[in-house]
This record gives sequence, structure tokens and C-alpha cells, in this order.
Amino acid sequence: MRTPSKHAETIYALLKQSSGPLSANEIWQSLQASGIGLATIYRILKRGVESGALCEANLPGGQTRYEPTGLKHHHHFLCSDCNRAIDLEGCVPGLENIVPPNFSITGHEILLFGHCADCSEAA
Amino acid sequence: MRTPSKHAETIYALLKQSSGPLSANEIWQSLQASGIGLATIYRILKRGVESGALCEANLPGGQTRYEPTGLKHHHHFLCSDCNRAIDLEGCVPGLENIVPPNFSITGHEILLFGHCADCSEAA
DNA sequence: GTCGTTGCAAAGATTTTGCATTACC
DNA sequence: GGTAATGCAAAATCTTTGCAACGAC
Repeated sequence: MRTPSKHAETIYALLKQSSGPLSANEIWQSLQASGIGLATIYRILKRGVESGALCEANLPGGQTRYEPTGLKHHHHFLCSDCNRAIDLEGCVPGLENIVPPNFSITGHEILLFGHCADCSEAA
Repeated sequence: MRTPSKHAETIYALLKQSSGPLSANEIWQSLQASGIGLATIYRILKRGVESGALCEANLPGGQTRYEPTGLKHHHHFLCSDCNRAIDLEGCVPGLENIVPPNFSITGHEILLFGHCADCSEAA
């Protein structure tokens, strides 16, 4: 154990350099060498979400993934082969058109499924 | 216990008449009176997904929700107030534009957050 | 010494599975 | 009787929490 929050910094750095949101388990596996406990990772992630530094990404797979806030508006691609989540830049217009009157929209998520470049090539 | 698959029919009917996908727990609560076990519901849902009659909807909230397949292409709205999931008809064009080259798309989901008509009025 | 952070283990919540029982044919 | 479905309880996952110990100040 080093200085308090050292682990938090490591996790934040990992998330920032990642090409997509990571699950607690994915983070844990990346940091196995540091001897960090899974519970600590969950705690850091939870603090991050509460403080607004991180947010949750809801993707299929049974595990919640996390990413830093403050990224450019983006969406996610989930590769059906390697199961990785990848950030996609950009968005699409017209979302408000599919919501009934009297509904108010505060946010949205778009999730695309398919095969990423790596897995498309490997196939 | 009645005739085999009786429960399955009940669950399918419940999902078909629902205005949005339901979680195993939501189904269980609706059917408490029938004495059905939660495990049975999970089994029926799983069989439904495997047989192609049902599909999973991945919405935040820690519980997987299910809905019948064969519905018109649609997306989901999750009310931040009442936490209900509501089907939205329609879709938006241009999704393929946000995917990098060499990625192939096999499907997509759109999730909108906000306040449904009921909760907007109540506010 | 105090405060926040950590690791481990236990507890929770959701979902799955084992097994004996029951229902239908 | 044979096959499939069910209920209960135990197991498997993922996540959270309790608690004692550790590090920084």
C-alpha cells in the first residue's frame, strides 16, 4: 500500500487510456500485479461515480463497465466475438422523434453490436 | 401446478401485453398469486430466449429484462422517476456512420432516459 | 493520534443448477 | 411408465459492506 488514493489514480489512468469502458473485473485483471483487492476497485469506482469523475456504462454481459466522465459525447460498440466494449465517436440526430409527446428526454445511450475490426479480419 | 408450460404461456402473455420489457422479478411479483417459483420463471425466460421467442433487453438497474421477439423494431425509454421501461416505436437512421471502417454491425439498441408522460405530469 | 484507504472475508442481490416430485400423455 | 416441467434449496456470479490494520499527515 502506498499513498492513499494511489490505486484510485492508477484506475483512473487505466480508464482514461482505455479505448472503451472497463468492468471492475477487467480492471482487476489488469492490476493483478499490484495486489489490489477487487473490493477496493469497486469502492474506488463507486466513489468515482458519486464524485462525478466516472460513470457507468450499461452493456450486456452481466458486468457493469465504467468510464471517465468528460469524454466527448460518444457511444459504444460491443464486439460479439471478443466481448470488448469500444468507444464510438459521434451521434445520430432525430432521437427525440421516437419519443411520445409529454415525455422529456434527459439522456440517451446507443449501443451497436457486431464484429470489431480485429475480429472481422481474424474471421 | 397445472399443465406443463401453463406457466410459460402465462409469462408469454404477460410480456406480450406489457408496454415494455419486464425483469424476472417483476414477472414474479405479478404472478405471486400463482405460487410460481422464481427459478421456474428464469428457466422459462431462458428457454424463451434460446428458442427465439424472447429476447433480453439490457437496461440499467441490475436486472435483465425480457420481451417477446417479433415485435416491431423498437427501442426503449427508461423513466428516471418510476423506473419503468417503455417501448418506443421507430428508429433513427445513420447509425452505421458512427462505426469505424472494418467493423460490421449486426444489431443495435437505443436507450433514452427521461421522464415519462405520467411522471412529467405528476411533477 | 486521526482520518481515509486497503485487504480480506462475510453478506447481499441476481441468476443458475441439482434433485426429487408432480403433471400430463 | 416415460417425458418434461416445477419448487425448493444450494451454488455460482457480481457487487457491497464490516472490520481490523495500515499509511499519510
